[in-house]
Amino acid sequence: MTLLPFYKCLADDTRLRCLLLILTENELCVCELIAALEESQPKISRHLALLREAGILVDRRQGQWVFYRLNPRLPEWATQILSLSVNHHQDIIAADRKRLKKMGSRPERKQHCC
Amino acid sequence: MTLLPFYKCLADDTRLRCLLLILTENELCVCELIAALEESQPKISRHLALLREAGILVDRRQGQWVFYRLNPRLPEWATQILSLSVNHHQDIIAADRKRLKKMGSRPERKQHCC
DNA sequence: TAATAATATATGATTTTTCGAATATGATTA
DNA sequence: TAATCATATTCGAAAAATCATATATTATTA
Repeated sequence: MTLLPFYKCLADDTRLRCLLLILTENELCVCELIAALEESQPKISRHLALLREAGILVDRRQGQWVFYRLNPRLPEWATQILSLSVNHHQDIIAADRKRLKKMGSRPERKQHCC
Repeated sequence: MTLLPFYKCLADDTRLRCLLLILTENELCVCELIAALEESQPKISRHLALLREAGILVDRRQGQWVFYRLNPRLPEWATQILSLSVNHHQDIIAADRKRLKKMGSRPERKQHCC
């Protein structure tokens, strides 16, 4: 993970809000992000793919849903930068979090076995 | 200072190297950055202007030279993110620092009075 | 197996960013 | 004051990033 691609990932409004939301909620599926950000499905999906390809997020499929969370193998410096961001800028995702809370029929998280 | 414009500033190779160089050298003038990065004068000047307009850098004129340094009023979170970047990514500016050291006739810094 | 729901991808258009080249400004020196 | 050095700005072109729309894929359900 090098610095420039990392910052390029953070330099887009949609990606930044997805990231901050996922960091505060731990794990979110695509449809939840669509509802929270009020953006189109292909738009959200494409930006999540970029974040995954950059190594910042990882995904897991659970039935028809795909959940995204922070890559646990992210280097320390990257994790710290993301923590600083999310801790000092909750205002950016305040409206998104409200919409997420209001969203009906959110998919259940099933624990992975073992 | 909001998060998205801050990250947009860091999401360009020229600006990122200028920033990391200035952070490690404390203060640099335009001609030193031109020599270190081996880029054109208008290119360096324009990127420095963007960093200044974003509030990340401040400049001071000393005779014919203009020196750039980190804005001392930068919020804590921004300073911490920049520190993490420069501490873990010296490799990005290794070649630039070599060229800077080899540069002849670097302008003298005069202390501001008081 | 047909229909549906969630997600991913391809494509061409649009917007944003970056660039080089030319020129302008500001300070110093002859 | 003319010449020079360092820096800034303007502007149209080129490159990069983003977007909406249409379509494909994958899993579930009827």
